[in-house]
Amino acid sequence: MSGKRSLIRSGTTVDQMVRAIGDRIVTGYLRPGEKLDEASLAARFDVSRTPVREALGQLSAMGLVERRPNRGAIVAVVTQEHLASMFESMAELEAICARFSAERMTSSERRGLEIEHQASARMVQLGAEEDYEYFNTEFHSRLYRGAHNTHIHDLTVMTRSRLAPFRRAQFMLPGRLAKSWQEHDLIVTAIMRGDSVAAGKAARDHVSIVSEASAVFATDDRKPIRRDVA
Amino acid sequence: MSGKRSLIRSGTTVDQMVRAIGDRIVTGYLRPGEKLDEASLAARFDVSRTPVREALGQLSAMGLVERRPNRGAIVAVVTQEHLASMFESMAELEAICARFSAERMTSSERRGLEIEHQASARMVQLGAEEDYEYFNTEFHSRLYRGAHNTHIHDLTVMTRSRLAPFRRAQFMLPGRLAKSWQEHDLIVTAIMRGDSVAAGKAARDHVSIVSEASAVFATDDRKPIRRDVA
DNA sequence: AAAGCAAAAAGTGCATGCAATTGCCTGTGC
DNA sequence: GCACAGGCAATTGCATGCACTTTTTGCTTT
Repeated sequence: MSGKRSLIRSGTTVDQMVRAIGDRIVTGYLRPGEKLDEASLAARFDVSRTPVREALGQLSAMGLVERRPNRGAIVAVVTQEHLASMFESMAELEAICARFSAERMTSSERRGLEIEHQASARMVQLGAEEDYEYFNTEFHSRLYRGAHNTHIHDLTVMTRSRLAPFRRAQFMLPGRLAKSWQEHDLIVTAIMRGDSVAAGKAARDHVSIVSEASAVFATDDRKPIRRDVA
Repeated sequence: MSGKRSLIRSGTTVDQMVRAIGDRIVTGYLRPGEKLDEASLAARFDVSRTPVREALGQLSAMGLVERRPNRGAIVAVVTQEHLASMFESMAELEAICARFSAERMTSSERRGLEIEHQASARMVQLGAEEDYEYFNTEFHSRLYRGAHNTHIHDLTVMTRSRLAPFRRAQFMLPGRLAKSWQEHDLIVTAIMRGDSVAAGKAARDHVSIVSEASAVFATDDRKPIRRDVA
């Protein structure tokens, strides 16, 4: 390789590219529909086209990019319908995680969830959206891990990343923070009681509400597609 | 490219390789743990190493192969624990599909399911395992499609392929055919009634039973790993 | 001026080559 | 006889080059 690939994490070059490009898609820095030019990406990250190509292939297998033979790759475009199907799936997956968590979390996991959840209440009072988002992510991760099922965990995390670009703006909605916390509270309470049915239902409702909030932004996001690569 | 890559389906070479290698893994022709040598695979399919590498990358992203940097790729080895988690996930996913199917299938989809299901009864009488397996696959596919949720459909199909190597031998168990049919019957009946709760439960139970049957073979499969590539 | 066509430009797909890493094998010291 | 170091063969990882496909551009024709 010619230069140094600074500031990116370790692993093989291909792995780094998968993460680098994947992050930019998930965080919305690369917009759905945006063209992913192999040469430009290679130049941008100072590697040859080969690892870029492999990375695009893997991202395509993950559903983050779309590849038309001989016609290049673009950031995956999701239709309203597919978006809805992903949110619905997400609700079901979270419901499963919550249900299993209520049944299977160890007492230390339960304690951790409760503590973290209470800590996040402070972020709500402060209206610290950025910080709350951190706690929110952590909260859901705990739920996924608490299900003690690696495959469900993987499916859920995967679906969540694909939805990420459409969920980011949700906390801009006024009062969303407090509402989210209350919904989390329902889930936590049910899990602490070991009430799997209630936990599942609360988690499903939680996602459904997020879904509705996000749908607004999904439609709005349709307009701007162009932007410099990476 | 040097020669002709006969009898494989169309698409780019990489796609063909993904399917070719993926099929061999899913059908159990390549066993978990088996080493996937890039050069050998390239020679076997008469292509260069590049498309093989890309294919392995994608299969790795799908979870069908494992890749250790600089140490080559092997067919993904699943632990008993992970296998159990996949079966459990499968049960939940099928339950969701059945539940949604009960609520959403069009009348023509319901009719199709019923007809196909009745047709498969004949295979049971004849003890035609191969043929029944075809109907079985078709039955489940109808369930996944009937959910009218593309993402759940994708997740389910994906999970099902990863489980395929462990499910193949199940119908060898005596009386399994008839039992499977009866379980299908419960699902169909519930769907025809539009009883989503019953459909979900029946589907979950169905997978659980298959899971138990397969677990036996999973452990037995542990011994032989070596076999000629492709 | 619009439509059609052809040639060029751009970009993807694959093959090949070389550097780098790993695992094995041999040889030496204890 | 065993452990470890060094070197060698095998294999992976990446870069580069060329062929083929698609898209664009500029000209011709109506």
